[in-house]
Amino acid sequence: MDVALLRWPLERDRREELRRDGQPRLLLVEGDEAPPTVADELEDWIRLPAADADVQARVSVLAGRAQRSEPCPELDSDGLLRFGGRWVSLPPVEARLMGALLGRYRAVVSREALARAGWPHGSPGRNALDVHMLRLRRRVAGLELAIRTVRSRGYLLERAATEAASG
Amino acid sequence: MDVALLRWPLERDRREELRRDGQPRLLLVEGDEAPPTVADELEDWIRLPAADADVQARVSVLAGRAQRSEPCPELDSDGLLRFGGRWVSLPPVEARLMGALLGRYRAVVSREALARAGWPHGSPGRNALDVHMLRLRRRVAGLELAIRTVRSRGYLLERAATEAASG
DNA sequence: CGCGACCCTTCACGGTCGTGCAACAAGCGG
DNA sequence: CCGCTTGTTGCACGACCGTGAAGGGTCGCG
Repeated sequence: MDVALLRWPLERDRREELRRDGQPRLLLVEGDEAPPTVADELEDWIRLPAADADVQARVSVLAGRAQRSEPCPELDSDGLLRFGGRWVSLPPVEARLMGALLGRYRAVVSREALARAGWPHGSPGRNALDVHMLRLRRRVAGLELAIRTVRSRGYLLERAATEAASG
Repeated sequence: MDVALLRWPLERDRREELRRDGQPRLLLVEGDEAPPTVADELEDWIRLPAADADVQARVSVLAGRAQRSEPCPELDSDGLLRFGGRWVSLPPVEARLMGALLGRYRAVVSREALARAGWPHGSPGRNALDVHMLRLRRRVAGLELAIRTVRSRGYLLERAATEAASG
């Protein structure tokens, strides 16, 4: 993932936008402006003028963190779903559904696949899946995760912040 | 926790020592030295000469991170549970239960495991564990620790402050 | 355009079962 | 006697999970 370079405080809005999207960013602080408060671990800043090597050093640290901090949420064997330092406990059916979603994180999982994952020994009525997806949705919202519907195709799991320009 | 300031590359050895101890540290890079490779998230650097405000900004970010990386409570052989400078005394059964919880700090411990830990020679009736967990809960609340229920799976111990999106 | 078929979301309900909690009783030491 | 620890009972509450039904989009067809 690329590290965004932007001028501070000129591009204040863009910084906010990048932060919401979880993008790593290096703020180039102009002249004698006060240094910004670092919003999260994917943000850093450097005062201009600065040597290229110095900028590169900070960029590569941010890139490394972004690489590491990206990985998908984790579901442990006790049904705890952990993400971003927080966690929720998932009841059995929802834990199995989440397992299927995590197996294809950020890609579409069909209803059939979800039904097989949730009820290995034959699924109940058709509505059961819908209702469980609703409940799962509400649970993972607290972790800033979102389950998106892909009409007539299935569902996918991703970070809540990123707003897909979907279709 | 204080953030250590040290000169780079002059105090190279001290930096290594601090890193091993998990102490936060800010490297002050002299003249035209190459910026160091950041060892972990508790390390940062700034090129001299630098404004006081700039140094302060980086120091406070490091201090914040250090605050967030947390220690684990300790239970000594006399049944004293220590955490965050305070302590409580635990009666025998509850001390054994706490031992099991500490063995898997922040992860789920099943009811069966707790029962075995609390009553090595066979457990009493069905509700004894529930009631003891209740009493343990109230004792450790004073240390800002919380025992969370994970329905149908067990219990886990964590800091009370961290508001998991729990359920 | 209206109409219906589909797909999906959301709510409300009831059955079942795990857990929280107050209260009580027994044992033990000071 | 009092206070602390421990075990027990009984009930209330809420989580979990399936079901039915209302409602809103979207699509194709006449």
